[in-house]
Amino acid sequence: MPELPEVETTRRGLEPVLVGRAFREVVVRESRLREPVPEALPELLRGRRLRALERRAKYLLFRYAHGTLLLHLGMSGSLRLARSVETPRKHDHLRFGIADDRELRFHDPRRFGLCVWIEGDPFLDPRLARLGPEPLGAAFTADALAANLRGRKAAVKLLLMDQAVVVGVGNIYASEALHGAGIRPGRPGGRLRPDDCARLVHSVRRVLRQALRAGGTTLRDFVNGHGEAGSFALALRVYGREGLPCLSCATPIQSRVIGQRSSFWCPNCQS
DNA sequence: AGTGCGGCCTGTCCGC
DNA sequence: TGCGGACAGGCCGCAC
Repeated sequence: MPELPEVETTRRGLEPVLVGRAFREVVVRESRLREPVPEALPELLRGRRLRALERRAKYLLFRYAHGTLLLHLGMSGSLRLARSVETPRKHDHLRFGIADDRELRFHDPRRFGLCVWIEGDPFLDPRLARLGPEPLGAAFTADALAANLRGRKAAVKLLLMDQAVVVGVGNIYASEALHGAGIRPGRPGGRLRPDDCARLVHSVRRVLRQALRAGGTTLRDFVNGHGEAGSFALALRVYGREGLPCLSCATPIQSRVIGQRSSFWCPNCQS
Protein backbone atom coordinates (compact mmCIF):
# COMPACT_ATOMS: atom_id res chain seq x y z
CA MET A 1 0.00 0.00 0.00
CA PRO A 2 2.19 2.65 1.28
CA GLU A 3 4.34 4.52 -1.17
CA LEU A 4 6.76 7.30 -0.36
CA PRO A 5 4.20 9.90 0.80
CA GLU A 6 2.56 7.45 3.18
CA VAL A 7 5.85 6.22 4.63
CA GLU A 8 7.18 9.75 5.02
CA THR A 9 3.91 10.89 6.60
CA THR A 10 4.25 8.07 9.09
CA ARG A 11 7.85 9.00 9.81
CA ARG A 12 7.07 12.66 10.38
CA GLY A 13 4.26 11.81 12.77
CA LEU A 14 6.31 9.41 14.85
CA GLU A 15 9.65 11.21 14.92
CA PRO A 16 8.82 13.77 17.61
CA VAL A 17 7.21 11.11 19.78
CA LEU A 18 9.86 8.43 19.56
CA VAL A 19 13.28 9.97 18.98
CA GLY A 20 15.28 10.37 22.17
CA ARG A 21 13.17 7.80 23.97
CA ALA A 22 13.31 4.06 24.46
CA PHE A 23 10.77 1.29 24.16
CA ARG A 24 10.14 -0.16 27.60
CA GLU A 25 8.71 -3.38 26.22
CA VAL A 26 8.48 -5.03 22.79
CA VAL A 27 6.04 -7.83 22.04
CA VAL A 28 6.10 -9.92 18.87
CA ARG A 29 2.59 -11.31 18.49
CA GLU A 30 3.14 -12.66 14.98
CA SER A 31 6.64 -13.19 13.65
CA ARG A 32 5.68 -14.48 10.19
CA LEU A 33 6.16 -11.42 8.02
CA ARG A 34 8.00 -11.29 4.67
CA GLU A 35 10.94 -12.57 6.67
CA PRO A 36 10.72 -13.88 10.23
CA VAL A 37 10.87 -11.14 12.85
CA PRO A 38 14.03 -11.81 14.90
CA GLU A 39 13.29 -13.57 18.15
CA ALA A 40 15.79 -11.38 19.93
CA LEU A 41 14.00 -8.16 18.96
CA PRO A 42 12.62 -7.42 22.45
CA GLU A 43 16.05 -7.73 24.07
CA LEU A 44 17.69 -5.76 21.26
CA LEU A 45 15.39 -2.79 21.68
CA ARG A 46 14.30 -2.68 25.31
CA GLY A 47 15.65 0.34 27.14
CA ARG A 48 17.72 1.56 24.20
CA ARG A 49 17.46 5.20 23.22
CA LEU A 50 16.27 5.84 19.65
CA ARG A 51 18.74 8.19 18.02
CA ALA A 52 16.91 8.96 14.79
CA LEU A 53 13.96 7.85 12.69
CA GLU A 54 14.86 8.01 9.02
CA ARG A 55 13.35 6.99 5.71
CA ARG A 56 15.05 5.60 2.61
CA ALA A 57 12.76 4.74 -0.29
CA LYS A 58 9.76 3.02 1.35
CA TYR A 59 11.81 1.76 4.29
CA LEU A 60 11.80 3.22 7.79
CA LEU A 61 15.07 3.09 9.71
CA PHE A 62 14.95 3.17 13.49
CA ARG A 63 18.54 4.06 14.27
CA TYR A 64 20.22 3.05 17.50
CA ALA A 65 23.79 3.23 18.68
CA HIS A 66 24.12 -0.55 18.34
CA GLY A 67 22.18 -1.12 15.10
CA THR A 68 19.14 -0.34 12.99
CA LEU A 69 15.61 -1.63 13.00
CA LEU A 70 14.60 -1.77 9.33
CA LEU A 71 10.88 -1.69 8.78
CA HIS A 72 8.79 -1.86 5.61
CA LEU A 73 5.02 -1.50 5.49
CA GLY A 74 4.59 -3.79 2.49
CA MET A 75 1.20 -3.46 0.86
CA SER A 76 -1.11 -3.26 3.83
CA GLY A 77 1.05 -2.23 6.77
CA SER A 78 0.65 0.73 9.09
CA LEU A 79 2.27 2.01 12.26
CA ARG A 80 0.22 3.90 14.78
CA LEU A 81 0.28 5.02 18.35
CA ALA A 82 -2.38 3.52 20.58
CA ARG A 83 -3.21 3.45 24.25
CA SER A 84 -1.82 0.34 25.85
CA VAL A 85 -5.19 -0.47 27.40
CA GLU A 86 -6.83 -0.77 23.99
CA THR A 87 -7.25 -4.39 23.04
CA PRO A 88 -4.93 -5.14 20.12
CA ARG A 89 -6.76 -5.60 16.87
CA LYS A 90 -6.45 -8.59 14.65
CA HIS A 91 -3.20 -8.25 12.64
CA ASP A 92 -1.52 -5.99 15.20
CA HIS A 93 1.65 -8.07 14.89
CA LEU A 94 4.16 -5.97 16.83
CA ARG A 95 3.72 -3.86 19.96
CA PHE A 96 6.36 -1.35 21.08
CA GLY A 97 5.52 -0.03 24.53
CA ILE A 98 6.49 3.55 25.41
CA ALA A 99 5.81 5.60 28.52
CA ASP A 100 2.51 7.17 29.42
CA ASP A 101 0.61 3.95 28.76
CA ARG A 102 1.06 4.41 25.04
CA GLU A 103 2.47 2.01 22.53
CA LEU A 104 3.38 1.84 18.86
CA ARG A 105 1.62 -0.92 16.93
CA PHE A 106 2.56 -2.47 13.61
CA HIS A 107 -0.59 -3.63 11.85
CA ASP A 108 -0.38 -5.60 8.60
CA PRO A 109 -3.20 -7.88 7.42
CA ARG A 110 -1.35 -9.23 4.38
CA ARG A 111 1.94 -9.68 6.18
CA PHE A 112 4.03 -8.47 3.24
CA GLY A 113 5.73 -6.10 5.64
CA LEU A 114 9.25 -6.48 6.97
CA CYS A 115 10.88 -5.98 10.34
CA VAL A 116 14.54 -6.95 10.65
CA TRP A 117 17.57 -5.91 12.67
CA ILE A 118 20.74 -4.71 10.95
CA GLU A 119 24.10 -4.32 12.62
CA GLY A 120 26.60 -1.92 11.14
CA ASP A 121 25.93 0.45 8.26
CA PRO A 122 22.34 -0.19 7.12
CA PHE A 123 22.99 1.37 3.74
CA LEU A 124 25.33 -1.50 2.93
CA ASP A 125 22.49 -3.95 3.42
CA PRO A 126 21.55 -5.44 0.04
CA ARG A 127 17.99 -4.26 0.50
CA LEU A 128 19.15 -0.64 0.59
CA ALA A 129 22.41 -0.71 -1.33
CA ARG A 130 20.97 -0.92 -4.82
CA LEU A 131 18.17 1.58 -4.49
CA GLY A 132 17.94 4.40 -7.00
CA PRO A 133 17.73 8.10 -6.20
CA GLU A 134 15.19 9.68 -3.90
CA PRO A 135 12.58 11.35 -6.12
CA LEU A 136 12.58 14.53 -4.03
CA GLY A 137 16.36 14.67 -3.86
CA ALA A 138 18.86 16.41 -6.12
CA ALA A 139 20.05 13.19 -7.78
CA PHE A 140 16.74 12.55 -9.54
CA THR A 141 17.25 14.56 -12.70
CA ALA A 142 16.01 14.28 -16.28
CA ASP A 143 19.49 13.17 -17.36
CA ALA A 144 19.65 10.49 -14.67
CA LEU A 145 16.22 9.20 -15.62
CA ALA A 146 17.05 9.21 -19.33
CA ALA A 147 20.23 7.25 -18.63
CA ASN A 148 18.23 4.60 -16.78
CA LEU A 149 15.56 4.34 -19.48
CA ARG A 150 17.91 4.25 -22.46
CA GLY A 151 17.46 1.14 -24.55
CA ARG A 152 14.81 -0.34 -22.32
CA LYS A 153 11.70 -1.85 -23.81
CA ALA A 154 9.63 -2.30 -20.67
CA ALA A 155 6.65 0.00 -20.17
CA VAL A 156 7.67 3.32 -18.67
CA LYS A 157 5.18 2.80 -15.85
CA LEU A 158 6.93 -0.39 -14.77
CA LEU A 159 10.29 1.32 -14.90
CA LEU A 160 8.98 4.20 -12.77
CA MET A 161 8.02 1.58 -10.20
CA ASP A 162 11.45 -0.09 -10.44
CA GLN A 163 13.19 0.94 -7.22
CA ALA A 164 16.56 0.90 -9.01
CA VAL A 165 15.37 3.67 -11.35
CA VAL A 166 13.77 5.90 -8.74
CA VAL A 167 12.50 4.95 -5.30
CA GLY A 168 9.21 5.50 -3.57
CA VAL A 169 6.88 5.42 -6.57
CA GLY A 170 4.30 2.65 -6.47
CA ASN A 171 1.28 1.77 -8.54
CA ILE A 172 -0.89 4.75 -7.64
CA TYR A 173 1.65 7.53 -8.02
CA ALA A 174 3.10 6.02 -11.20
CA SER A 175 -0.23 6.45 -12.99
CA GLU A 176 -0.70 9.92 -11.51
CA ALA A 177 2.78 11.13 -12.44
CA LEU A 178 2.47 9.86 -16.01
CA HIS A 179 -0.81 11.68 -16.41
CA GLY A 180 0.78 14.88 -15.16
CA ALA A 181 3.58 14.44 -17.68
CA GLY A 182 1.29 13.61 -20.63
CA ILE A 183 2.93 10.21 -21.18
CA ARG A 184 1.03 6.95 -21.66
CA PRO A 185 1.98 4.25 -19.15
CA GLY A 186 2.53 1.59 -21.81
CA ARG A 187 5.17 3.48 -23.77
CA PRO A 188 8.51 1.68 -23.85
CA GLY A 189 10.85 3.50 -21.46
CA GLY A 190 13.59 3.75 -24.08
CA ARG A 191 11.33 5.70 -26.43
CA LEU A 192 11.01 8.69 -24.14
CA ARG A 193 12.64 11.83 -25.47
CA PRO A 194 14.67 14.21 -23.31
CA ASP A 195 11.73 16.59 -22.88
CA ASP A 196 9.52 13.64 -21.86
CA CYS A 197 12.05 12.74 -19.18
CA ALA A 198 12.18 16.33 -17.96
CA ARG A 199 8.38 16.54 -17.68
CA LEU A 200 8.23 13.16 -15.99
CA VAL A 201 10.80 14.09 -13.34
CA HIS A 202 8.93 17.30 -12.69
CA SER A 203 5.59 15.47 -12.51
CA VAL A 204 6.83 12.74 -10.17
CA ARG A 205 8.16 15.36 -7.80
CA ARG A 206 5.01 17.46 -7.96
CA VAL A 207 2.66 14.51 -7.35
CA LEU A 208 4.68 13.19 -4.42
CA ARG A 209 4.97 16.64 -2.84
CA GLN A 210 1.24 17.23 -3.17
CA ALA A 211 0.46 13.82 -1.70
CA LEU A 212 2.84 14.51 1.15
CA ARG A 213 1.09 17.78 1.86
CA ALA A 214 -2.23 15.89 1.97
CA GLY A 215 -0.86 13.34 4.42
CA GLY A 216 -0.80 10.55 1.84
CA THR A 217 -3.45 8.54 0.05
CA THR A 218 -5.92 6.42 2.00
CA LEU A 219 -7.83 4.07 -0.29
CA ARG A 220 -8.80 1.64 2.40
CA ASP A 221 -6.73 1.47 5.52
CA PHE A 222 -3.65 3.65 5.46
CA VAL A 223 -3.36 5.74 8.62
CA ASN A 224 -0.49 7.88 9.84
CA GLY A 225 1.28 7.42 13.17
CA HIS A 226 -1.62 9.05 14.96
CA GLY A 227 -4.30 6.93 13.32
CA GLU A 228 -5.46 9.56 10.85
CA ALA A 229 -6.26 8.90 7.18
CA GLY A 230 -4.58 10.83 4.35
CA SER A 231 -6.66 12.93 2.00
CA PHE A 232 -4.85 12.63 -1.33
CA ALA A 233 -7.36 10.04 -2.58
CA LEU A 234 -9.59 13.06 -3.24
CA ALA A 235 -6.96 14.55 -5.52
CA LEU A 236 -6.26 11.47 -7.65
CA ARG A 237 -6.77 12.39 -11.29
CA VAL A 238 -6.66 8.98 -12.99
CA TYR A 239 -6.05 6.17 -10.48
CA GLY A 240 -9.25 4.16 -9.94
CA ARG A 241 -11.23 6.44 -12.28
CA GLU A 242 -11.76 4.13 -15.27
CA GLY A 243 -14.61 5.41 -17.46
CA LEU A 244 -14.91 8.66 -15.53
CA PRO A 245 -14.18 11.95 -17.30
CA CYS A 246 -10.61 13.19 -17.32
CA LEU A 247 -10.44 16.18 -15.01
CA SER A 248 -8.49 18.09 -17.66
CA CYS A 249 -10.40 17.30 -20.87
CA ALA A 250 -13.43 15.11 -19.94
CA THR A 251 -12.28 12.18 -22.11
CA PRO A 252 -13.13 8.89 -20.34
CA ILE A 253 -10.17 7.51 -18.41
CA GLN A 254 -8.88 4.19 -19.72
CA SER A 255 -7.55 1.27 -17.72
CA ARG A 256 -5.39 -1.71 -18.60
CA VAL A 257 -3.30 -4.19 -16.72
CA ILE A 258 0.40 -3.60 -17.39
CA GLY A 259 2.81 -6.01 -15.76
CA GLN A 260 0.02 -7.40 -13.57
CA ARG A 261 -0.80 -3.97 -12.17
CA SER A 262 -3.86 -1.94 -13.04
CA SER A 263 -2.92 1.23 -14.85
CA PHE A 264 -4.96 4.30 -15.68
CA TRP A 265 -4.52 7.08 -18.21
CA CYS A 266 -6.30 9.65 -20.33
CA PRO A 267 -6.06 8.73 -24.04
CA ASN A 268 -6.36 12.39 -25.00
CA CYS A 269 -3.96 14.05 -22.57
CA GLN A 270 -1.32 11.34 -22.72
CA SER A 271 0.59 10.11 -25.76
C1' DA B 1 20.96 -7.99 -18.53
C1' DG B 2 16.49 -7.32 -18.98
C1' DT B 3 12.06 -9.11 -18.73
C1' DG B 4 7.90 -11.64 -17.30
C1' DC B 5 5.81 -14.47 -14.17
C1' DG B 6 4.51 -16.70 -9.85
C1' DG B 7 4.53 -16.54 -4.97
C1' DC B 8 3.85 -14.61 -0.50
C1' DC B 9 -0.85 -13.41 2.71
C1' DT B 10 -5.64 -11.82 4.10
C1' DG B 11 -9.62 -9.12 3.19
C1' DT B 12 -13.11 -7.30 0.27
C1' DC B 13 -15.97 -6.94 -3.48
C1' DC B 14 -18.48 -8.60 -7.42
C1' DG B 15 -21.25 -11.74 -10.05
C1' DC B 16 -23.75 -15.82 -10.00
C1' DT C 1 -27.29 -15.43 1.91
C1' DG C 2 -23.53 -18.15 0.24
C1' DC C 3 -19.81 -19.14 -2.67
C1' DG C 4 -15.94 -18.83 -5.94
C1' DG C 5 -12.94 -15.94 -8.19
C1' DA C 6 -10.63 -11.70 -9.05
C1' DC C 7 -8.22 -8.19 -7.23
C1' DA C 8 -5.56 -5.07 -3.91
C1' DG C 9 -0.94 0.22 -2.64
C1' DG C 10 5.27 -4.28 -2.72
C1' DC C 11 8.94 -6.98 -3.31
C1' DC C 12 11.72 -11.18 -4.32
C1' DG C 13 13.37 -15.14 -6.81
C1' DC C 14 13.35 -17.81 -10.75
C1' DA C 15 13.45 -19.10 -15.70
C1' DC C 16 14.09 -17.63 -20.26
